[in-house]
Amino acid sequence: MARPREFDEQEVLNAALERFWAQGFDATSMRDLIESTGLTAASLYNAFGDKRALYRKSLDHYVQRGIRERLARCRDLPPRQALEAFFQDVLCRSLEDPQHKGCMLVNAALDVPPEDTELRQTVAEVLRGLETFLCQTIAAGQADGSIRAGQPAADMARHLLAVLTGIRVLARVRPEKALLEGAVASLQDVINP
Amino acid sequence: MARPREFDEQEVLNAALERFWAQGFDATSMRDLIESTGLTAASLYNAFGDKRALYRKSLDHYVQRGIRERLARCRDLPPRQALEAFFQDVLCRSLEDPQHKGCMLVNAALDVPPEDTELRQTVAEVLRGLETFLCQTIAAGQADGSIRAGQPAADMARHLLAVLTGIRVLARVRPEKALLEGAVASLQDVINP
DNA sequence: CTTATTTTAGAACAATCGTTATAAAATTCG
DNA sequence: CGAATTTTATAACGATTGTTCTAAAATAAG
Repeated sequence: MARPREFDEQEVLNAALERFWAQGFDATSMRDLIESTGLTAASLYNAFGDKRALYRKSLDHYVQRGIRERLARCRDLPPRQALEAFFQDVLCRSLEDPQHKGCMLVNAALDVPPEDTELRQTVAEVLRGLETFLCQTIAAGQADGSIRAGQPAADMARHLLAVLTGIRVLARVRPEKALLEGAVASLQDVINP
Repeated sequence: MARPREFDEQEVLNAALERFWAQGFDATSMRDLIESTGLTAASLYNAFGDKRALYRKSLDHYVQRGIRERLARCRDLPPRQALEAFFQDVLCRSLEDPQHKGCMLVNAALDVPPEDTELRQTVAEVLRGLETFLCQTIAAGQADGSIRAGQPAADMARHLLAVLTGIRVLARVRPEKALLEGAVASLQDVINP
């Protein structure tokens, strides 16, 4: 019927994602996105809608690529190792981050304007997903004795979620090895049986 | 010599702070600040410099009023109570926050453009101040036996700093009592002797 | 080939951005 | 009072914002 697209939707989303990730929503202009994606304003609007919609789709893409897949990989490990691998991974990502972009999801949590309920719900849901992953892993570890059972798994998961989030924020301003490793080292007292 | 100012510098800073706090740097326009402070563009530029300078002074004002004074109040308590009061306070502030503004310092950590080294250093230094407060308090508690000595005080302080930061971020997107209280509840396993 | 439909390219839009120029109003010192 | 000086108020500046319009290019179906 009509002329086919010259671009790959996923690649464009990746390019937009990278720019939003590095600069945040407000600081990224439509012209930045045009430059990064290589296509024109009309094409962007035609394919993705307005700026906010493009941001949302970029964030979804990031969550899928950068979080969901990682969780899936951890689920194959025994609970204790899953937790350790997970936090080791957070450490690596935070330290090998020359631009100090941090985690796009955590950035989004503060980047979102308070009145944008929809986007906030999206971020909240992903965080809830992380929390239930942690909770299930902890509960499994408590069942097999590899993780301390002094506290309810739900509370421990919330604690770990806070540590995870905090590290991602701290790393943006103070990307110091000692700081980040110290923050997770004391986790031993929480999870050791 | 000349006409005196019609405004109180501190009050203006408070008004600007409130706006920056609620909306962030980028999303706050000079016209917003004119509206909130009640004075004109020329007066603002004359008294405080450009927008970034005004933001920095607002943040300094916030740190002085909202953090330094609180730390000073905690220093008078015995170490264990100081920590508990501190985190209880964080919980209160996060839950009694109808606008979900969070902590302006934490917001600033992600709000700051990555190239603005100066402002980033400022934020980093305040965070370092928090860390040394926590570290000294923990060390004192370890000395008098009220706080567990299993981990070095420095690492525990880093852990607590991450929890603190994380809570402030989580509260903006998920201001749920159970989540925030659960995150601090598991701190017992870290600090209990 | 023609027609229909969609994507392109690039200019153009009004609105808003941070900032400054201009001149009137207000005060202290001589 | 008059001179000097600073703060006010208002309007305006060019630049950039997100978004859309116009027309040319390109393909699939008839």
